[in-house]
Amino acid sequence: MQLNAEYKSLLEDALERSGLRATKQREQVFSVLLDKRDHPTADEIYARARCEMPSISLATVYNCLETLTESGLIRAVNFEREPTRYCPNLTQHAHFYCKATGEIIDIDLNENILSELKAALPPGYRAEHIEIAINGHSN
Amino acid sequence: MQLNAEYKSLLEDALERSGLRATKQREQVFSVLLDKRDHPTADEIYARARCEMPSISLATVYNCLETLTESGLIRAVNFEREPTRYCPNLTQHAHFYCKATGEIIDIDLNENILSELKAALPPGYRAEHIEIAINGHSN
DNA sequence: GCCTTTATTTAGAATTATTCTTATTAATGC
DNA sequence: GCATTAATAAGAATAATTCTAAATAAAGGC
Repeated sequence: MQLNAEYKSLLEDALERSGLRATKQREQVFSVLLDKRDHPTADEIYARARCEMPSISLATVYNCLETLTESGLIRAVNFEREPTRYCPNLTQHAHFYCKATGEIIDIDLNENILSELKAALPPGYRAEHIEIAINGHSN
Repeated sequence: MQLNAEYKSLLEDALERSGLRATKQREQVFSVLLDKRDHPTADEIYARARCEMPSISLATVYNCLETLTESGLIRAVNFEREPTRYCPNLTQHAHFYCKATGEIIDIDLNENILSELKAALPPGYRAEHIEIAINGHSN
């Protein structure tokens, strides 16, 4: 758990804004996500967090992931019916899932694509969140 | 189960191409999806199918949905961790989910948006399927 | 710094959509 | 029409996630 000062205050500020406390467990989970940005599942995050904090429970990992998501610090990513994955990349991006390797990469999106999507909505419909999941192969 | 001739042969041809049989249950499930295009869940499809075919089982509904999806006749739609929903609209489209009403509508996409998305992938990455889920509110 | 209040964590039970298993039933090809 | 093979039915099993209740830890007032 070597959360650098920048991320530590990012975490504290965001939690405080939501009226939540900055706890060691929330710090640990956030740190796991920042350390290796490979879109881990709750189980994988639990395994990694336990290396440094053996007493943390799976339920707490789920709780932390929920509060971090609600505070806008991380993002939950779903692929079909697979376990939810998490990423700390908050820029608007899509996800590419390689069927062969299981690798998941972030695809940066320019503002143009997003506004075209919003423009495709019928009048009176306002987009709040756009999830784009692309799957295929890489070589 | 009043599957018109056009859809009946569409179903039979698609199943035959996949080496599968056209059964009453598969016809029934397909018909339920065509009758009311409101993106029902497996449970809802089960309830509707039972009105006309009381002996159908939930497991069969799941099996039929899987074979219809694999045969390319219907599409599975996922919103976050919610139960999978199904739709018979095979044109490339996104889904809009209204948080207030739960309503789900299809958003037609022009080829332009899709090719821009494909162009955003790094070299060597090929898109096979693109899922776009937009949520927000309507008024 | 200590005490109270309130939030958070823990551990394990509960939930729920979905899949699996096995016996039964129904299509298909001859 | 009969044998073969696929599909269905019913219920058990699975797995990710959520819930529950008791224990613990932060935060603010004194």
